[in-house]
Amino acid sequence: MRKKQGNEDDFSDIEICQISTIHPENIKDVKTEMPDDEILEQISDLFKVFGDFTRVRIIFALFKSEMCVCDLANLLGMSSSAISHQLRVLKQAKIVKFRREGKVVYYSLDDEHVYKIFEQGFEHVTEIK
Amino acid sequence: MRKKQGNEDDFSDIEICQISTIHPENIKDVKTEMPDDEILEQISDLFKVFGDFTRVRIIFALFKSEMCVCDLANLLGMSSSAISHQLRVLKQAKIVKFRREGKVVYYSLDDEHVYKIFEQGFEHVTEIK
DNA sequence: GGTTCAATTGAACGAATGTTCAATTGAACA
DNA sequence: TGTTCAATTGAACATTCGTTCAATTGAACC
Repeated sequence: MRKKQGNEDDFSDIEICQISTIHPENIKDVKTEMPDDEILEQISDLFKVFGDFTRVRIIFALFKSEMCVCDLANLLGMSSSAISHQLRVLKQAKIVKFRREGKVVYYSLDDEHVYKIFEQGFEHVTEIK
Repeated sequence: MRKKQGNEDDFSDIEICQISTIHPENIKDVKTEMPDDEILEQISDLFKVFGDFTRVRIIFALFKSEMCVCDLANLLGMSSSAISHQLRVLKQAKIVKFRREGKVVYYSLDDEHVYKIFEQGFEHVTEIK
Protein backbone atom coordinates (compact mmCIF):
# COMPACT_ATOMS: atom_id res chain seq x y z
CA MET A 1 0.00 0.00 0.00
CA ARG A 2 1.23 3.43 -0.96
CA LYS A 3 1.76 5.79 1.93
CA LYS A 4 0.02 9.14 1.80
CA GLN A 5 2.48 12.01 1.55
CA GLY A 6 1.96 15.53 2.85
CA ASN A 7 -1.70 16.43 2.80
CA GLU A 8 -3.13 15.05 -0.38
CA ASP A 9 -6.94 15.20 -0.39
CA ASP A 10 -6.51 18.60 1.25
CA PHE A 11 -5.43 21.09 -1.39
CA SER A 12 -5.92 24.08 0.90
CA ASP A 13 -2.30 24.82 1.70
CA ILE A 14 -0.62 23.48 -1.43
CA GLU A 15 0.47 26.19 -3.82
CA ILE A 16 -0.46 24.70 -7.16
CA CYS A 17 -0.98 27.59 -9.55
CA GLN A 18 -1.97 31.15 -8.93
CA ILE A 19 -5.12 30.93 -10.98
CA SER A 20 -6.88 27.80 -9.85
CA THR A 21 -6.64 26.04 -13.20
CA ILE A 22 -5.81 26.96 -16.75
CA HIS A 23 -8.22 24.56 -18.46
CA PRO A 24 -10.81 23.61 -15.82
CA GLU A 25 -13.20 21.85 -18.19
CA ASN A 26 -10.47 19.65 -19.60
CA ILE A 27 -9.30 18.68 -16.12
CA LYS A 28 -12.82 17.68 -15.23
CA ASP A 29 -13.12 15.52 -18.34
CA VAL A 30 -9.80 13.79 -17.80
CA LYS A 31 -10.60 13.20 -14.13
CA THR A 32 -13.80 11.34 -14.93
CA GLU A 33 -12.06 9.19 -17.52
CA MET A 34 -9.12 8.17 -15.33
CA PRO A 35 -9.14 4.72 -13.68
CA ASP A 36 -9.53 4.73 -9.89
CA ASP A 37 -6.45 5.49 -7.83
CA GLU A 38 -6.54 1.96 -6.46
CA ILE A 39 -6.09 0.54 -9.96
CA LEU A 40 -3.40 3.08 -10.83
CA GLU A 41 -1.55 2.18 -7.68
CA GLN A 42 -1.69 -1.53 -8.49
CA ILE A 43 -0.29 -0.75 -11.93
CA SER A 44 2.61 1.28 -10.55
CA ASP A 45 3.29 -1.49 -8.03
CA LEU A 46 3.42 -4.00 -10.88
CA PHE A 47 5.94 -1.95 -12.86
CA LYS A 48 7.94 -1.36 -9.69
CA VAL A 49 8.50 -5.12 -9.61
CA PHE A 50 9.77 -5.00 -13.21
CA GLY A 51 12.01 -2.01 -12.48
CA ASP A 52 14.99 -3.89 -11.13
CA PHE A 53 17.94 -5.29 -13.07
CA THR A 54 18.12 -8.54 -11.09
CA ARG A 55 14.41 -9.25 -11.36
CA VAL A 56 14.41 -8.49 -15.09
CA ARG A 57 17.24 -10.98 -15.58
CA ILE A 58 15.36 -13.59 -13.56
CA ILE A 59 12.25 -13.07 -15.67
CA PHE A 60 14.15 -13.34 -18.97
CA ALA A 61 15.81 -16.52 -17.72
CA LEU A 62 12.42 -17.99 -16.82
CA PHE A 63 11.11 -17.13 -20.30
CA LYS A 64 13.54 -19.81 -21.50
CA SER A 65 12.94 -22.51 -18.89
CA GLU A 66 11.98 -23.15 -15.30
CA MET A 67 14.97 -22.91 -12.99
CA CYS A 68 15.92 -23.59 -9.39
CA VAL A 69 17.30 -20.95 -7.03
CA CYS A 70 20.79 -22.37 -7.20
CA ASP A 71 20.92 -22.28 -11.00
CA LEU A 72 19.59 -18.74 -11.10
CA ALA A 73 22.27 -17.73 -8.60
CA ASN A 74 24.94 -19.28 -10.79
CA LEU A 75 23.52 -17.81 -13.98
CA LEU A 76 23.47 -14.30 -12.55
CA GLY A 77 26.59 -14.56 -10.40
CA MET A 78 24.78 -13.71 -7.19
CA SER A 79 24.19 -15.35 -3.83
CA SER A 80 21.18 -17.65 -3.50
CA SER A 81 20.03 -15.46 -0.64
CA ALA A 82 19.81 -12.42 -2.91
CA ILE A 83 17.99 -14.46 -5.55
CA SER A 84 15.60 -15.89 -3.00
CA HIS A 85 14.71 -12.43 -1.72
CA GLN A 86 13.90 -11.29 -5.26
CA LEU A 87 11.91 -14.44 -6.03
CA ARG A 88 9.78 -13.64 -3.00
CA VAL A 89 8.98 -10.24 -4.50
CA LEU A 90 8.04 -11.89 -7.79
CA LYS A 91 5.98 -14.50 -5.97
CA GLN A 92 4.03 -11.87 -4.02
CA ALA A 93 3.28 -10.04 -7.29
CA LYS A 94 1.96 -13.31 -8.77
CA ILE A 95 4.60 -13.22 -11.50
CA VAL A 96 6.19 -16.59 -10.73
CA LYS A 97 5.04 -19.90 -9.33
CA PHE A 98 7.13 -22.73 -7.87
CA ARG A 99 7.21 -26.44 -7.27
CA ARG A 100 9.38 -28.37 -4.85
CA GLU A 101 11.30 -31.51 -5.82
CA GLY A 102 13.18 -32.84 -2.84
CA LYS A 103 15.51 -30.17 -1.61
CA VAL A 104 15.31 -28.21 -4.85
CA VAL A 105 12.64 -25.57 -5.59
CA TYR A 106 11.85 -24.83 -9.23
CA TYR A 107 10.47 -21.46 -10.29
CA SER A 108 8.60 -20.61 -13.48
CA LEU A 109 6.50 -17.76 -14.85
CA ASP A 110 2.84 -17.58 -13.88
CA ASP A 111 1.31 -14.84 -15.98
CA GLU A 112 0.34 -14.43 -19.60
CA HIS A 113 0.75 -10.64 -19.61
CA VAL A 114 4.38 -10.62 -18.53
CA TYR A 115 5.65 -11.77 -21.90
CA LYS A 116 3.65 -9.14 -23.80
CA ILE A 117 4.78 -6.38 -21.45
CA PHE A 118 8.43 -7.31 -21.83
CA GLU A 119 8.05 -7.74 -25.57
CA GLN A 120 6.94 -4.10 -25.82
CA GLY A 121 9.62 -3.02 -23.35
CA PHE A 122 12.25 -4.79 -25.44
CA GLU A 123 11.00 -3.12 -28.61
CA HIS A 124 11.01 0.29 -26.93
CA VAL A 125 14.65 0.09 -25.90
CA THR A 126 16.00 -1.59 -29.04
CA GLU A 127 14.16 0.56 -31.57
CA ILE A 128 16.29 3.12 -33.40
CA LYS A 129 14.78 6.54 -33.02
CA MET B 1 23.74 3.66 -15.56
CA ARG B 2 23.41 0.94 -12.96
CA LYS B 3 26.08 0.92 -10.29
CA LYS B 4 28.05 -2.26 -9.78
CA GLN B 5 27.43 -3.80 -6.39
CA GLY B 6 29.83 -5.97 -4.40
CA ASN B 7 32.12 -7.87 -6.71
CA GLU B 8 30.06 -9.01 -9.63
CA ASP B 9 32.23 -10.34 -12.46
CA ASP B 10 34.31 -11.97 -9.71
CA PHE B 11 32.46 -15.01 -8.44
CA SER B 12 35.49 -16.26 -6.46
CA ASP B 13 34.34 -15.29 -2.98
CA ILE B 14 30.57 -15.46 -3.42
CA GLU B 15 29.03 -18.54 -1.88
CA ILE B 16 26.46 -19.50 -4.48
CA CYS B 17 25.82 -23.18 -4.01
CA GLN B 18 27.97 -25.92 -2.62
CA ILE B 19 28.04 -27.87 -5.85
CA SER B 20 28.88 -25.41 -8.57
CA THR B 21 25.61 -25.84 -10.44
CA ILE B 22 22.71 -28.25 -10.43
CA HIS B 23 21.94 -28.13 -14.15
CA PRO B 24 25.09 -26.77 -15.82
CA GLU B 25 23.98 -27.50 -19.38
CA ASN B 26 20.70 -25.69 -18.95
CA ILE B 27 22.43 -22.65 -17.47
CA LYS B 28 24.73 -22.53 -20.47
CA ASP B 29 21.78 -22.68 -22.88
CA VAL B 30 19.83 -19.97 -21.09
CA LYS B 31 22.91 -17.78 -20.85
CA THR B 32 23.47 -17.82 -24.61
CA GLU B 33 19.81 -17.03 -25.27
CA MET B 34 19.57 -14.09 -22.86
CA PRO B 35 19.73 -10.53 -24.27
CA ASP B 36 22.86 -8.56 -23.37
CA ASP B 37 23.03 -7.02 -19.91
CA GLU B 38 22.99 -3.58 -21.50
CA ILE B 39 19.57 -4.26 -23.02
CA LEU B 40 18.26 -5.84 -19.83
CA GLU B 41 19.40 -2.80 -17.89
CA GLN B 42 17.65 -0.44 -20.31
CA ILE B 43 14.48 -2.48 -19.89
CA SER B 44 14.61 -2.34 -16.09
CA ASP B 45 15.30 1.39 -16.29
CA LEU B 46 12.21 1.82 -18.48
CA PHE B 47 9.97 -0.05 -16.03
CA LYS B 48 11.52 1.90 -13.15
CA VAL B 49 10.07 5.01 -14.76
CA PHE B 50 6.62 3.35 -14.85
CA GLY B 51 6.93 2.17 -11.25
CA ASP B 52 5.73 5.32 -9.54
CA PHE B 53 2.17 6.29 -8.65
CA THR B 54 2.55 9.93 -9.67
CA ARG B 55 4.14 9.13 -13.02
CA VAL B 56 1.51 6.49 -13.78
CA ARG B 57 -1.23 9.05 -13.13
CA ILE B 58 0.52 11.58 -15.37
CA ILE B 59 0.76 8.99 -18.15
CA PHE B 60 -2.91 8.01 -17.88
CA ALA B 61 -3.89 11.69 -17.94
CA LEU B 62 -1.81 12.21 -21.08
CA PHE B 63 -3.50 9.20 -22.73
CA LYS B 64 -6.63 11.40 -22.71
CA SER B 65 -5.14 14.72 -23.82
CA GLU B 66 -2.06 16.88 -23.79
CA MET B 67 -1.84 18.95 -20.61
CA CYS B 68 0.21 21.75 -19.09
CA VAL B 69 2.12 21.45 -15.83
CA CYS B 70 -0.38 23.60 -13.96
CA ASP B 71 -3.37 21.47 -15.01
CA LEU B 72 -1.57 18.26 -14.14
CA ALA B 73 -0.77 19.71 -10.72
CA ASN B 74 -4.44 20.56 -10.20
CA LEU B 75 -5.65 17.22 -11.50
CA LEU B 76 -3.37 15.28 -9.16
CA GLY B 77 -3.51 17.66 -6.22
CA MET B 78 0.23 18.18 -6.13
CA SER B 79 2.63 21.13 -6.42
CA SER B 80 3.77 22.09 -9.90
CA SER B 81 7.33 21.61 -8.67
CA ALA B 82 6.68 17.95 -7.90
CA ILE B 83 4.97 17.49 -11.28
CA SER B 84 7.80 19.23 -13.10
CA HIS B 85 10.39 16.98 -11.47
CA GLN B 86 8.47 13.89 -12.60
CA LEU B 87 7.95 15.25 -16.11
CA ARG B 88 11.71 15.63 -16.35
CA VAL B 89 12.08 11.91 -15.58
CA LEU B 90 9.51 11.08 -18.26
CA LYS B 91 11.22 13.43 -20.72
CA GLN B 92 14.63 11.83 -20.14
CA ALA B 93 13.11 8.40 -20.77
CA LYS B 94 11.63 9.68 -24.06
CA ILE B 95 8.11 8.94 -22.83
CA VAL B 96 6.76 12.47 -23.21
CA LYS B 97 7.40 15.42 -25.48
CA PHE B 98 6.46 19.07 -24.94
CA ARG B 99 5.67 22.30 -26.74
CA ARG B 100 5.73 25.81 -25.35
CA GLU B 101 2.94 28.32 -25.92
CA GLY B 102 3.78 31.58 -24.24
CA LYS B 103 4.28 30.96 -20.56
CA VAL B 104 2.55 27.59 -20.68
CA VAL B 105 4.29 24.30 -21.52
CA TYR B 106 2.14 21.47 -22.88
CA TYR B 107 3.18 17.85 -22.45
CA SER B 108 2.01 14.83 -24.43
CA LEU B 109 3.02 11.21 -24.91
CA ASP B 110 5.83 10.43 -27.32
CA ASP B 111 5.92 6.65 -27.68
CA GLU B 112 3.78 4.05 -29.35
CA HIS B 113 4.79 1.26 -26.95
CA VAL B 114 3.65 2.99 -23.79
CA TYR B 115 -0.02 2.43 -24.51
CA LYS B 116 0.45 -1.29 -25.21
CA ILE B 117 2.54 -1.75 -22.08
CA PHE B 118 -0.05 -0.06 -19.89
CA GLU B 119 -2.87 -1.92 -21.59
CA GLN B 120 -1.28 -5.22 -20.52
CA GLY B 121 -0.48 -3.83 -17.08
CA PHE B 122 -4.10 -2.77 -16.67
CA GLU B 123 -5.33 -6.19 -17.71
CA HIS B 124 -2.95 -7.89 -15.31
CA VAL B 125 -4.18 -5.99 -12.27
CA THR B 126 -7.90 -5.98 -13.15
CA GLU B 127 -8.15 -9.61 -14.19
CA ILE B 128 -9.88 -11.91 -11.72
CA LYS B 129 -7.63 -14.81 -10.92
C1' DG C 1 18.71 -38.95 15.58
C1' DG C 2 22.38 -36.72 13.00
C1' DT C 3 24.22 -34.91 8.68
C1' DT C 4 23.93 -32.57 4.34
C1' DC C 5 22.66 -28.89 1.63
C1' DA C 6 19.14 -26.04 -1.13
C1' DA C 7 16.29 -22.56 0.22
C1' DT C 8 14.35 -19.09 3.26
C1' DT C 9 14.28 -15.42 6.60
C1' DG C 10 15.39 -11.18 9.40
C1' DA C 11 18.37 -7.52 10.70
C1' DA C 12 21.49 -4.17 9.16
C1' DC C 13 23.60 -1.15 6.00
C1' DG C 14 24.32 1.85 2.09
C1' DA C 15 22.32 3.58 -2.15
C1' DA C 16 18.53 5.38 -4.70
C1' DT C 17 14.20 7.89 -4.91
C1' DG C 18 10.19 11.42 -4.43
C1' DT C 19 8.62 15.47 -2.35
C1' DT C 20 9.24 19.95 -0.21
C1' DC C 21 11.04 24.45 -0.03
C1' DA C 22 13.36 28.36 -1.75
C1' DA C 23 15.44 30.47 -5.50
C1' DT C 24 15.65 31.16 -10.44
C1' DT C 25 14.37 31.20 -15.38
C1' DG C 26 11.80 32.82 -19.24
C1' DA C 27 7.88 34.56 -21.92
C1' DA C 28 4.16 38.11 -22.11
C1' DC C 29 2.69 42.55 -21.32
C1' DA C 30 2.31 47.22 -19.44
C1' DT D 1 12.62 48.15 -17.87
C1' DG D 2 9.66 46.21 -14.31
C1' DT D 3 5.98 43.05 -13.15
C1' DT D 4 3.55 38.77 -13.41
C1' DC D 5 3.35 34.03 -13.26
C1' DA D 6 4.04 29.21 -15.31
C1' DA D 7 7.75 26.34 -15.17
C1' DT D 8 12.27 24.73 -13.81
C1' DT D 9 16.08 23.72 -10.78
C1' DG D 10 19.00 22.33 -6.71
C1' DA D 11 19.56 21.16 -1.98
C1' DA D 12 17.73 18.82 1.86
C1' DC D 13 15.20 15.33 4.02
C1' DA D 14 12.71 11.15 4.88
C1' DT D 15 11.49 6.88 2.92
C1' DT D 16 12.14 2.90 0.12
C1' DC D 17 14.87 -0.65 -1.74
C1' DG D 18 18.48 -4.40 -2.73
C1' DT D 19 22.25 -6.83 -1.05
C1' DT D 20 25.01 -8.93 2.59
C1' DC D 21 25.58 -11.70 6.53
C1' DA D 22 24.25 -14.93 9.93
C1' DA D 23 20.90 -17.98 11.49
C1' DT D 24 17.17 -21.16 10.49
C1' DT D 25 14.08 -24.31 7.92
C1' DG D 26 13.01 -28.50 5.62
C1' DA D 27 13.60 -32.58 2.71
C1' DA D 28 16.62 -36.63 1.69
C1' DC D 29 19.67 -40.02 3.24
C1' DC D 30 22.70 -42.55 6.38
